[in-house]
Amino acid sequence: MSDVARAAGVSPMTVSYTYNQPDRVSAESRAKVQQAAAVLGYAGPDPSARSLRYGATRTLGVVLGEHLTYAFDDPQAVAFLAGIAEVCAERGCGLLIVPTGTGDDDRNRVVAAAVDAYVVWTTTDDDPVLAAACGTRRPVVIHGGPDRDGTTLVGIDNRAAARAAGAEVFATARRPAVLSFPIDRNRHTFVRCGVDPDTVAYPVTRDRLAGYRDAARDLGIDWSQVPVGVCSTNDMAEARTVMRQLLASTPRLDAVAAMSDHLALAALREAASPLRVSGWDDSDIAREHNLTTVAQSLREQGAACATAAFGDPAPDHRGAWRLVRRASTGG
Amino acid sequence: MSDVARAAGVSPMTVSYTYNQPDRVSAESRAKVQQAAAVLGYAGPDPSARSLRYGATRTLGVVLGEHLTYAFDDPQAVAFLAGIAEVCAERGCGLLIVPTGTGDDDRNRVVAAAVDAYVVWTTTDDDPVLAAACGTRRPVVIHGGPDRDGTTLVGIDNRAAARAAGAEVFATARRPAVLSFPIDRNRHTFVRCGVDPDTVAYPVTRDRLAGYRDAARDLGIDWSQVPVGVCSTNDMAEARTVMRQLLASTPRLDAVAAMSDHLALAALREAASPLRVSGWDDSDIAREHNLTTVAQSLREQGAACATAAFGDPAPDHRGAWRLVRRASTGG
DNA sequence: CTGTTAGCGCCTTCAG
DNA sequence: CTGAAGGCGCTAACAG
Repeated sequence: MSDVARAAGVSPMTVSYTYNQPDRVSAESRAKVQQAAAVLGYAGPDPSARSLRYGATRTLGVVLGEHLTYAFDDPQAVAFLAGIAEVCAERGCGLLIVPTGTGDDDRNRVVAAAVDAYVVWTTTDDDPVLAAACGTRRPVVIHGGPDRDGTTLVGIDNRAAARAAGAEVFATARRPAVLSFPIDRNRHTFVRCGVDPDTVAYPVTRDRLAGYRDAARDLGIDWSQVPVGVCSTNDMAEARTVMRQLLASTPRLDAVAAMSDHLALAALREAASPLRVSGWDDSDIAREHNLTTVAQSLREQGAACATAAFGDPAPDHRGAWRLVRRASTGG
Repeated sequence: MSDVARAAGVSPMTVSYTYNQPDRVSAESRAKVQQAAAVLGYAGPDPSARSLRYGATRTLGVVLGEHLTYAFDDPQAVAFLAGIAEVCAERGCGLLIVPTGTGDDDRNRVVAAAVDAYVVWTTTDDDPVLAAACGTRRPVVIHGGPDRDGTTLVGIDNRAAARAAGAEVFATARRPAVLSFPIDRNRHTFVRCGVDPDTVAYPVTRDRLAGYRDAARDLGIDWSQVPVGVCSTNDMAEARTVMRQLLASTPRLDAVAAMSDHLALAALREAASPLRVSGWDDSDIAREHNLTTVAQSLREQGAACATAAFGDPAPDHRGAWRLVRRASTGG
């Protein structure tokens, strides 16, 4: 900038004004500055220097979970990101995706990112990346959970939603089961009866499991007898394997409450005899296969997270879900 | 940092070393610094100041087209982004999505973003946002096109691929047509015969159109008689409308070369009589509906763009496509 | 309308 | 192993 000032025969401040408050500069000086800038190939104030000076970056950081790469394979995560992007675009703020998935270095990356606030995709209570984000003293908004002191939580009431879905899918069931997301960061795949929600590290999964248990109890079903198939990812191929294990251990299985439409479809595909099934998210899959499901808008939740991260009041999404009843639970 | 230094009873440099070269500091000093930092809530060096000092941000900028929000609705764009994210994660670099879609301000946002290089999603030759990105003197990698001096281009040979697809889909056709992406930034929807590729602003669309024309000519088909249905977006509902117009103007339409699998499926859905159809991208849709299509990996192309943007040699993707022949062109 | 001064927070260089 | 000086590029505040 000082080079430009010299070449234009003005002071650095005049150059600065030319870019930031053009009205304050005479047309003559402005032209000289612009010409000098063009000659020297100066494209405007340096963003880093500007951020340093202003004490703000006008950029929102997003942490998309342990494996950034997987996030783009999950349509729900993409919808969530789209919601964030929408708000950032409106406000002219950047959207910085912090690279995670490499292990120990993730923490440092979160600390060292030039952002004003963080939106964190749902994770476990003990996620070190989350701790790092909170430790930076920047505002942190968490989607789904966990709910930490000093952070804002955005998401639906998963327990209530799961209870409603469970009431529907388990209504006439004698041998119900659950297809679940991972219960901890190890992401083991297994089948076990009566999984205690309190032992689950992911708050969203925990709440949904608790909701299904509520529903089972409401119907007089003994939760300790309900097999839970835990899948390591939201992947149909693996879910079908887990479903086969469920069917092997529980021959007359007649109802499956699944934590995603993908998992629900896997259950349907593997089922030999009639089976009541519920999914989650009301995705295209659910519509195409007439799945009963819990509808929610990840896009709106993403937008709410971004709005909250910028310090503005965001709508409460706790009640922003509804049960969509379709043929998969008897119409 | 100087506060921490004072509290710890050391010089600022010792604090700096503690974070950047811990080995260089005695365990004692390190402990004092860490404790003081904890007390004061100091989370480490300020990223902006660090960027200013180093002259680099370790962040890659991505411009996803005129409307950022639409990008997330396009599975191909998402795959592309996933490829970029993968490379960024490996290298520990941030991925900054620059908010566009607001009009005049887009240029400034591109100039003012704190990034070391840009990856730009395919656009028109005259896109001011592209000009802005190039004007910043940062390395620019463009996906698809246009091919500008001083930038790197990553993408397949669309003309050759379209020629191959056209040869297949038009092979036995008497009344062929094309379903195209927009030809300019106005994104008008219309049907016209023999659209001249040279008048098309989007290089990718231009090349594909030219390739279809090549194929038509190879088969002795008079291009000036071939109707081209131009859709404003990659949306099935609109494509069906355009397809109806094509059918209305060309009653015995018997072949459609489409620039995406979505558009191809729209053609199939509207067709009354047997119709040869080809799509583009080899997406799930193509597999599910047995569409002949041009396969390419947007994910790999995204990764290549990112690699090139970081200044490393990236694989040449010009030949990284193949025609997948399926039942939609007669098996 | 334009210029001067000062400092945002950090780290490279060079001296202890 | 630790410290002092200087400057990365910018702009708020205050003259002129």
